[in-house]
Amino acid sequence: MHWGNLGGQWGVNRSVAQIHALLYLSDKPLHAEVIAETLGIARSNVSNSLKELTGWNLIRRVPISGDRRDHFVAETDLWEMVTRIAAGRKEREIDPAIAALRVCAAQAEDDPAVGAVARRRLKAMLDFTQTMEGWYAQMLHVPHATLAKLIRLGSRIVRYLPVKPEA
Amino acid sequence: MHWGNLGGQWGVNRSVAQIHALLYLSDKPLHAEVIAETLGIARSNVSNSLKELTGWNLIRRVPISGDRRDHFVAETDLWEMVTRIAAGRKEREIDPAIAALRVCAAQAEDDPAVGAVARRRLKAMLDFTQTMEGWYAQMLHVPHATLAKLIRLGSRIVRYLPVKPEA
DNA sequence: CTGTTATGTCAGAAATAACAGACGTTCCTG
DNA sequence: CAGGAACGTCTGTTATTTCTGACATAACAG
Repeated sequence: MHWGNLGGQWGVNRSVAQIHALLYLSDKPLHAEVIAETLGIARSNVSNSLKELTGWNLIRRVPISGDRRDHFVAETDLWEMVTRIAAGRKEREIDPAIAALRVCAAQAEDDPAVGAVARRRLKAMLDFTQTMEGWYAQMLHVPHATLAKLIRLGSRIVRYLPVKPEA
Repeated sequence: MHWGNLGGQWGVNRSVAQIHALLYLSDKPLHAEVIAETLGIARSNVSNSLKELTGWNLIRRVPISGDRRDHFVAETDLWEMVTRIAAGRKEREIDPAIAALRVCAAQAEDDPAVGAVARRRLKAMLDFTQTMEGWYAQMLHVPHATLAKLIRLGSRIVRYLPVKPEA
């Protein structure tokens, strides 16, 4: 239930988040009808939600021999889970946003009606976003175990920095 | 406009995001009425949105001498901006979620009706979340300039780590 | 081929969120 | 103290999202 509500605040609808939570906690693959009655929502809703979760790569179909129904399991590795969510959000939202920002910044460059300050801020935003995007792209290729170590290091990471790297 | 739409997908309503964008690009403090007519929305809506943005610490009131109206400016340092957004989201959403998760995990511990797998997964989720929370808390105290260096390093950071840090 | 079971699709109902306009309050001015 | 200006709040309306139930399609069994 909590997972469902939380989802709502992040632009994921409640049913989708609830189904995800249910599958995450389930020790065996579930099919649509069981999910629908467990959560008390319509099967059609489950069907659509499962499709969305599949689109995010957070669940996958598993065949159960002797049962025609589609069964689903959730990815249970949490690092993998956040990686996939991040990948989805980036692709659907961040990338188009950067593209739009690039267009804005370029147009502002030529438009005398746009003040110097606005131009500068657009540029700053674009630079920042692109820096973050680059960081993300690189971190994506770091193995999860290494990432976990980095995270656990916390701010002690700073100690290992070369002194004043490239000023 | 783009900023506004993007906001919608992240649980921030359009007006709020649009006003934020407008203030971010403006070179001078603006008051409610100017914002309302610029964006074509009702002043009451602007009033509420300004309150919300203030609650997130993304804008602040600045007094203009000889003018009774409240004028607002946005935080323009992008590092500061993301820090504040992160702080707000954590406080309002992540912290309650962790609290709920803790309760769930604790109850599951004593409840024989909860399977071993579900118990284990709840525990894993809680551990993961707490690890991330700890990391966030530490990173919060790292100066922006240092953070920026870390980000620009990207995955090259791995090179500087002591080999196999604490296994 | 026919009946059965599962899944997908769609239109409209229900719920929720966003918004505008009216009203009330406060604060300032003369 | 009266008048005016800015701001906040509240209520009803509009728009959007979410969800459901009915129907359509596909896969399979006998």
